[in-house]
Amino acid sequence: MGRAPCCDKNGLNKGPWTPEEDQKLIDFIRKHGYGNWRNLPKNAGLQRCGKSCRLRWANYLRPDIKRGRFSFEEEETIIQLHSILGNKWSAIAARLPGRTDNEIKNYWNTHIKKRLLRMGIDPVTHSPRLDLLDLSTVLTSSLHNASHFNFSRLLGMQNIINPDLLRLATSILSFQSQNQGFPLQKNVQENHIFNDQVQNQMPSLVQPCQLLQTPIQDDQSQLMMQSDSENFPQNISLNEWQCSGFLTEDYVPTVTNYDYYGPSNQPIIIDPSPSDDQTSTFQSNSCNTFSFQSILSNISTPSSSPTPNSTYINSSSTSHGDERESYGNNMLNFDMDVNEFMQLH
DNA sequence: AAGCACACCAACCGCCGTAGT
DNA sequence: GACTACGGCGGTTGGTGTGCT
Repeated sequence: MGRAPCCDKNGLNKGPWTPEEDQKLIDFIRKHGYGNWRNLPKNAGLQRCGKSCRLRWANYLRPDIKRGRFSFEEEETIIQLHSILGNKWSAIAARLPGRTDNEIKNYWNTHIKKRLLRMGIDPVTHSPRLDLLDLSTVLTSSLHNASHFNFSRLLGMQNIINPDLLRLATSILSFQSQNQGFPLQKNVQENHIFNDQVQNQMPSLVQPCQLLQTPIQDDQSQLMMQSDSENFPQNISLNEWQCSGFLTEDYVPTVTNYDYYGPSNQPIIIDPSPSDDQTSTFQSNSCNTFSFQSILSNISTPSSSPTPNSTYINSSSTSHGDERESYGNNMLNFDMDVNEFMQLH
């Protein structure tokens, strides 16, 4: 025999809360506190399920909830934490005072996720999306018949293709040629598995975020170097790809380099040239060198977002003229370049 | 003005780990 | 130990508002 049911769902209210219901819940919790959600509705005179009361309190009525737009700092923090924690909204919310997991989840799904996609960044892995160019298909087929793959043709497209993407593609290709069967990254878990494989196969490359001079010696990479030794890294390694720029400082959101708030008239892609900048402490989830200090500093930064609203608000504070949406627009330019590339070939 | 499409978000749904019976 | 509710969490839905044609 188990516990008695928490509530008889028959006859209970559902849907949006009324101001009267909110007031009852607030008054009751002010007097008695919360804790036993099962009995709370009955004691508070509410025709609601305890679960519904808990959600309403946690997501809306709590006095310490910060409402209004997410500040720039908050958004950066969310992106960084999501790259580490994934969809652990409660864990992310715990690091954003005044924000609820539901609010963060909604904001992620409606704003951040779309922006990352527009920028060609996979919102799950926080890595660049090769499928934008469908290069994965090109590269995969090339691996099966590498001798027929026209590198020079691909390299000749630098004026059309985003150079970062092209460089990433070539680096992947060079790695794949050394590690046949290596799957393109699909999700974080696979990435971890992949890292294990890398550590096993290339122990000299596992020092996080350290540029290692490991020459590529296979035919493909030699061909690549011959084709354009100036514009492409001659000793690109997976470690370099993951930790020193291709996936992190260039593409993955960082405090210092994730320049998607940049001037709208500037290219959104950041200069991919190798940087010795050691101030960027954030790395992808594949590199366990993330500094939480940056996040903590962000959290401690007072938000600039306004916090109006009453306790009963079903009206949206949405501003459809979100000027920050524009920072992904440059990616559209890139999309157009991709289309041109596809038409040409 | 009407109709449609899209964006936003509060609330619900279902699952899971924990704990009471 | 088995059963089952509770509390919490993440995913999804549906109502509402806004913009465009």
